[in-house]
Amino acid sequence: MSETALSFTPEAILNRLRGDGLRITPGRRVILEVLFEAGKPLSLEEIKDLAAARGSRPDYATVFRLMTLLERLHLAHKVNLQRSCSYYELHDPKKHYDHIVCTSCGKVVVIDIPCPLGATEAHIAEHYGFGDLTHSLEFFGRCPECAKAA
Amino acid sequence: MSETALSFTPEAILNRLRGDGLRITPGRRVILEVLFEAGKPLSLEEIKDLAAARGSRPDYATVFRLMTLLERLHLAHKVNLQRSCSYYELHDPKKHYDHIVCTSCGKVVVIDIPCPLGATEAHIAEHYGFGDLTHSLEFFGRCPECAKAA
DNA sequence: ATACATGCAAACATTTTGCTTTGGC
DNA sequence: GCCAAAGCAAAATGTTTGCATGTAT
Repeated sequence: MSETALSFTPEAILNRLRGDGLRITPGRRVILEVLFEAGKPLSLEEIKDLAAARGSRPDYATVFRLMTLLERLHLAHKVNLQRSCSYYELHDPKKHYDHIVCTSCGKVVVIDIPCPLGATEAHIAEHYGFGDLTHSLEFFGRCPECAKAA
Repeated sequence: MSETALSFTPEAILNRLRGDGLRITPGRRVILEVLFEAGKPLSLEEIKDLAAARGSRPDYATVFRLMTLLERLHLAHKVNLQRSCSYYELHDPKKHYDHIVCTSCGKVVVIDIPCPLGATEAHIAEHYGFGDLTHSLEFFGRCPECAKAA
């Protein structure tokens, strides 16, 4: 498990880019580190600011283009947090990404559970005829801290 | 049960608004009919156009404000179809709304199955401490027609 | 040297607001 | 008549693109 986890690192992603004839730059390395260490979805603005805190100063468009590129390569994806902008996180093809969002403080937690929708996807394939299914699943509720405060 | 199903109609929603001191207008009635009969999520633009096709000509802002109002009253909600704008549908509190989106032609189907996430929500409450859970679930795949065409 | 990556600014799309007029009650 | 709703226009927000310059390979 830890070996699998370690194979999907910023360096590994950079190497994958190089394999496609794309380039490794210091700015890209920082952005990937930021995403990797955050462990939760980040907005383009947040990525930019966190990179800045590490001494890189990527333009917003640069962050946008890198995330768009990673998305196209299936190395990252957008997450719908029902806010006014998009959030992104790295996407290890071996992992499953569902989220819980606190409706009170906005905290986001990535849920680490086996996907509970296998049977449902089979049902959909059979009854609705849709194939090649993926899904996007977000839970919204009140986190323990906010529950206590209220 | 059929009474229950029929209780969530455009007229019923309008009456609910009146109960809150808000007003029933011909334009609102048309928009609600459009949403009710579509039976799938619509963008603000689509709502506006479909209303126009019925002789009403609501301003975009009018549609926006009505949908925002309905959202606040929990009579409608936004759906994330992973597109550049928001989609809305009426929300009968007695029903469950999950969706399948065709990644090829964009067709959207509302899935009519019992929610498969009850056990998961219990698990989340227990292991992550989040309460008052709701969720948003969309499936993406290829519809039968697009599969045939390919 | 050759592309790809970046920064900057501008264009775009969508959402949201302010204000005046209209119209439901 | 009072106050909410609608229409219109402008502002605000977030996303995307064009182009000149910088830089990895």
